[in-house]
Amino acid sequence: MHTLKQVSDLMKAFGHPVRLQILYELGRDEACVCHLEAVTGHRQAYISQQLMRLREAGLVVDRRDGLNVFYSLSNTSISDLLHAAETVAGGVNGTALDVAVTLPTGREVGCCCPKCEPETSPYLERENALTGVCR
Amino acid sequence: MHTLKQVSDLMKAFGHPVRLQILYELGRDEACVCHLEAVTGHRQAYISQQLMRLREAGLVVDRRDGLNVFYSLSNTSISDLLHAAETVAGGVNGTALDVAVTLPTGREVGCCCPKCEPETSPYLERENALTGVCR
DNA sequence: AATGTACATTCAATTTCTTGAATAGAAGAA
DNA sequence: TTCTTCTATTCAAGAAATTGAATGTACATT
Repeated sequence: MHTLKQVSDLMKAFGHPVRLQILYELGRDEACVCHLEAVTGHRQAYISQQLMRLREAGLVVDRRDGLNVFYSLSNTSISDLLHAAETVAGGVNGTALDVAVTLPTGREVGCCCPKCEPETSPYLERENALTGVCR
Repeated sequence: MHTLKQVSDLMKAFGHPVRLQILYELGRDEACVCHLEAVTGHRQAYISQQLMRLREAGLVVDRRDGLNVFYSLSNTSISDLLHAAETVAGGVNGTALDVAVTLPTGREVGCCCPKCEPETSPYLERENALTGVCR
């Protein structure tokens, strides 16, 4: 009776499309906030809000590196849960593998963090910025 | 972007302790409403409300047998998802196997449906009613 | 110290979820 | 048909989640 609430609280954290997208992205590699900003197309404060929820649920951990804060999944079993959810969703509505196709599959979007653009300093001009997210 | 909403809607259906308990119970065997009433300790209308949500999410299917309506999981992969969720919840808060222990493990609670008490008709007196749920 | 960059937090308005109460519907027995 | 049993639905009030806007904080450069 106690753990039912624990599990349901966990599932609630997954029950949001943007949070799901963040978790999928982090399932591929750790990412800074500005990267998630670029990938999801949402404003920074909004992403930070969702990351706060994911942090409170214990699903992500953060690590600061200079100006950037890099987030990653707290546990590899989280990706297993996501995969199981896709299977159920596929079975429920019949579009079995459509989930994996539509979900983010490659890092075609990038930001100006040292991870995405290791050669540029934040204080140099960057005419090759991919998204314009970084200021 | 479309399927992210599908998966998150699915997870929302799991994000409720009573709905989770119902799904766990149905994971062991199909059950009528009055049985779920007995197991969860909630009123009939409340259980029907949660079953409606689960039905809309495509997680359960129903089958009428006389006065009783028996619900069951629409797919076996749903139990896999529940198990994956337990694993994540266990990893998150460190009480790994506590979930499975606390969750309903045996049918010590029964109701008056023909499945729980095959020998009694609904219209015969039943001094051996287990829970008093059935009227 | 002053400024700029990346990120976090708070607040409030809106929307959605939850849940108790009442009622309605379906099917069997008499 | 009438009554009983089991289940479904509707409604409304309260609780919680969502999200835009504004602001606050940490760190780096100069």
